[in-house]
Amino acid sequence: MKPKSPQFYEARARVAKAMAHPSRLLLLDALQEKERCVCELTELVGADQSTVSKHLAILKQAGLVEDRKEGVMTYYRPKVVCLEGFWRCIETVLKENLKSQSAAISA
Amino acid sequence: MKPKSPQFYEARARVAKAMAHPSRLLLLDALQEKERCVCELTELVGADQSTVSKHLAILKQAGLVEDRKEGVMTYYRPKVVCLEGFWRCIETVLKENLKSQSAAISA
DNA sequence: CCTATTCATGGCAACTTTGCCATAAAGCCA
DNA sequence: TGGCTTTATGGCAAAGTTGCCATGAATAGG
Repeated sequence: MKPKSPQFYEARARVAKAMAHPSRLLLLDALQEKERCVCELTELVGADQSTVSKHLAILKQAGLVEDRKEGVMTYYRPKVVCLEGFWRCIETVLKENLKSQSAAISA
Repeated sequence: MKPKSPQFYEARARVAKAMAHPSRLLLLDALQEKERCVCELTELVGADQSTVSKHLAILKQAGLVEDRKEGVMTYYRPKVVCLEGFWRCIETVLKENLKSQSAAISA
């Protein structure tokens, strides 16, 4: 393995950290489908508007979403197509882990 | 979008959190190549052995790696193949973001 | 203009994560 | 057995994250 700089892994960690919260994963999932305003996303998440606004700022800062202002509204949309496939892969693997575990228990 | 339970996103967040640290990303990257013992990984990361051991426990708990004891050594190896492709995709997108940003600045 | 709506930000307390130290458990070998 | 190596765990202080409140800025509509 070619050794990579600490900065390299810090850059990756910034992206992973942005994903490391249930509400932000819900936001990413909701945006996958279509562009939405903060008011709609606030409704969806069920937290304070200021909390959701901060979550969105974190996702934007990580480069995972982008925004567009229209009058008094801000619409957010995904900027990255990597997430769906990643989670599909992760969930397949974790499900198989569970299966072989429970097989091992009942054996 | 079919609404998903909080538990669904918490499960995803557990995986994302495990990835959300530069040292753990370095560990995952090093293991991608081949199985390694804790002593070698400790060397690589350059932190205290107990710190590395805890990082590895977090990765194992998330289902991203598994371990195998051989005498006094513990060898860790990846359990998931989703990471390389995911990071390649993320890095491509972020690099393009940078490019269009600097184009916008110089324009 | 005044008010309502939408969104972002500062502040702060509660909680979580991190990393080192000390220490313990377990295998190896003389 | 005794000492050495390898790994895991408890403890704790420092640092980071989270969420709500209060508030501010900007637009839209009477």
